[in-house]
This record gives sequence, structure tokens and C-alpha cells, in this order.
Amino acid sequence: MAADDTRTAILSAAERLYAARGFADVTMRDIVAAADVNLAAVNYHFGSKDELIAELFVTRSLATNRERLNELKAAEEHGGGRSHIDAILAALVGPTLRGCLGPDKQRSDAARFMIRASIESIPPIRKIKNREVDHLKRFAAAMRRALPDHDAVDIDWTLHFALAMAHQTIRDGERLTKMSDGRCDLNDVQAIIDRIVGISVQALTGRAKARA
Amino acid sequence: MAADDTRTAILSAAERLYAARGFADVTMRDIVAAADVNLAAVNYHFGSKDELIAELFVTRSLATNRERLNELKAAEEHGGGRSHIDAILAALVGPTLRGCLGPDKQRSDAARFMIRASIESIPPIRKIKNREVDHLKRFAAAMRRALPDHDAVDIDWTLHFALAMAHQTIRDGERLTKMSDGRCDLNDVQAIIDRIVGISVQALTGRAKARA
DNA sequence: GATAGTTTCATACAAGCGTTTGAAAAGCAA
DNA sequence: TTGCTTTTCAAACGCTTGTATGAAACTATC
Repeated sequence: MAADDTRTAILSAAERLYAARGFADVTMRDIVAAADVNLAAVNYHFGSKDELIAELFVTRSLATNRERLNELKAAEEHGGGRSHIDAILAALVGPTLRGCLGPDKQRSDAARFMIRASIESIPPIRKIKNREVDHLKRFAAAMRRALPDHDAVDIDWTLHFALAMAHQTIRDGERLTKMSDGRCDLNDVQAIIDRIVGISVQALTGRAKARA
Repeated sequence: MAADDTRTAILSAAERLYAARGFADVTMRDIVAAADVNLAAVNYHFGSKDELIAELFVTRSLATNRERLNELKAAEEHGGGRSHIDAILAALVGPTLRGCLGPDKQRSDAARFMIRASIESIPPIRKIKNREVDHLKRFAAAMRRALPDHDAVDIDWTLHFALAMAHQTIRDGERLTKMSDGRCDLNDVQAIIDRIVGISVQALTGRAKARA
């Protein structure tokens, strides 16, 4: 097997297993079995388990951020340089929600891996996380441009809460389903995005947004 | 040392360490060192590590639920059998927020332990968690009584989102502080409760609630 | 096709984990 | 005190973890 094949086989197997079962439950032996490579291959290609996780996290977090910023940019171009607050918030929570809750076809291990990474704070990831703050600041800035009359503190809280709602829906959607006896539909991702965006916009502007 | 002293020393040391560092990072040797008891004492008194965690979780979850229901009951008595939606939501998110974010004096390891338990899903806890759904259903029912004209689905989503906002604020308040360059104040717990309750009520009624 | 450099492989290692053991210590009823 | 139960203790057990080793297999260059 070529060297790069082994590398990518390890990366994608690790990503898939971590996304599905979390970091604590997945051992290197699980990963190499799923990737069908030798146990020593991980240390040979990545140096250590932590460096494997770190490489995965850096790669996927750049990809997620790029996806969000693309949506943000598209929204800004469409709105002539100043996007509507709805579009900004949708760009923030949309990619991850679609990647984690959407139909199987578009579900990505990458998105679910990132959720795991944000939940189970482990040393190799904790060090890199500060970068995400800068990324969120760009969204906060866009929101301030869209709503120049609003208090920056309210905008920060709203951004924080929007992420919270998206995050918890991914993380514990099962509880919501049970609690509502199945009435809350987790399959209609766009409706969830609209709901979260609607509540967030309403929190800022005090006006209800027409439901899509 | 009397038998019960050893038991409670183990329980409170375990709770404190788990609350501070999470389940993955705390070993039995850490716990017995903090409790100043012998390593074998945990297995003697609780049977296994998992049973120790389970006992902690059951005890603390009953206490948390009792605290919430007390607040709910007080709200219902004050409102003559039908409480205001604000009071219901405050009873839901208040106890945990105060226990995790309040001034040191009233901060409780119990509340932060429960947050850990809800984040790091581990086998001994996963089995018991279904009970929480029934607990939340009582709050959903109270909300339906307070707002009889509202769609039950909207109420379930709102309850879910209120918990999400509270939970994430506890879990990742540090990121919010960094992102807002310290402008978002995590020390004023009552203001946070008001903010979460306000957004939730507004999401249901479409009207902004006067800020306290 | 010989040689040098990569990459794979089976196997072993040290360290840490939760748990068990059997004897010593403490508590207590008669 | 005597005898019995409960509780503590130091030590060790078996197992799993991430990592290291050195030989074998492969690849590519001359």
C-alpha cells in the first residue's frame, strides 16, 4: 500500500470512529483495525495518538470555518456588502446542523467529529481551540455591521445562544424527541435552522420573523 | 474511621474531582488520595467505580430535580395554580445556573457534577438518564397550562432551547468571555437567567419581555 | 539486478487502569 | 477478656493502553 493511502485510511477511520463513539471509547487498536493497517502505522505516520487527533482537528476545523465563511461571503455579496442578520446566523449554524442532522447522504463524519471535539475537551485539542474565537469574532463583526444600532453585548450573547441551540440540538436531539413523544422533527434540518435563526433575530430586534 | 465517614468522604471527593476535571481524567487513585482513604475502600463500599458514579448521579439528579420542582411549585402557588411562563422557565434553568456560575459561596460541586454527567456520556449514567425525560415533561406540561393556546411542539422546542442556552453558557462561558473581550458578564447570574427566560418567552409569545 | 531508502509487520515493552486478596485493625456484644 | 463481624490496609493481579523495536517487504534509482 502506498504511504499516502495508509495515512488517509487512518485519518478517515479515526474520524469516523471518533465521530460515532467519542474519544474515550476509541483505542488505537480500534482505529488500525477499521483502517486495515498495522498498529505501528499510526506512530510511524503521525508520531503519536495526540498528533493524529490534532491533525484531524486542524484539518476539519479549517474546513468547517471555510464553509461557514463561504456562506457568509455569499450572503454579503447578495446583500451588497451588508448582509441581513438572518443570512449571517444561518451561515453560522447551517453547515454544522446540516452535516450532523441532515439525510444520510449529506451527513458528514467531519461535522460530527467537530461536535465531539467541542464536547470532550482533550489535551491535544484544547491547545488549538483559541483559534475558533477569532473565527467567531468575524461573525460578531458581521452582525454588528448588519445591525449598527444594536448593543455589541447583545450581539455577542445572541451569537453565543444561537450556537448553543444548534449545538445542543445535535448533541441531545434524542432527548428532545423522547420528551416531545416524537412531535419535534429532527429530519427537517432547514426548519430547525429557520427556528434557531428566527429566535435569535427576534431576540435582537424584538420582532418576530415570518416562519419560512 | 467510621464506615459512613469513609463512604461520604469518597462520595464528596469523587464529586468534587469529577466536577472539576471530568470523568476521563479522574482515576480511583485520584479519588482515594483526595478522600484520604485506602484504594480498596471504593470497591468495598460501592462495589465498583461505575456503581460509585451511578450512586452519585442518582443522588444529585434527585436533588436537582427536587430543587427545580420546589421553585415550580412556589411559582404555581404564587400564581394561584397557574404560573406565569417566566416563572416556569426560571425554575427550570435557575438552579443549575446559580449552582455553576454564581459567586463561590453558593457554587455547588453537585451542579457542576451534573453538567459533567450530561456532557460526558458514560455507560453507568446513560442507563439512568431516561428518568430526566419524565422530569422535563412535567415542565412542558406546566408551560402548556400557562399558555393553553400555544402549539405543544413550539413549547417543547422552547424548553429544549432554554436548557441549551443555560447549558452551553455553563459549559463554554469562557469562550463567550474571550469572544466578547470580557464584555459579557458571567458573574451576574440573575441577569443571565433573565436573558435566557426573556428570549424563550419572546420565542413563544412574540413579544419582548421587559428587561429586569 | 544490486543497492539504498521507505514502509509494513509481528511482537514486545512499560505504565496505568480497576479490581482482588488475605491479613491486620477496629468495633462491639456477651 | 473472648469471640465474631465490620472495616481498613498494603500488595499484587490481570488487563488494556500507547509506544518502541528490529526484521521483513516493498519501491525506486542507478
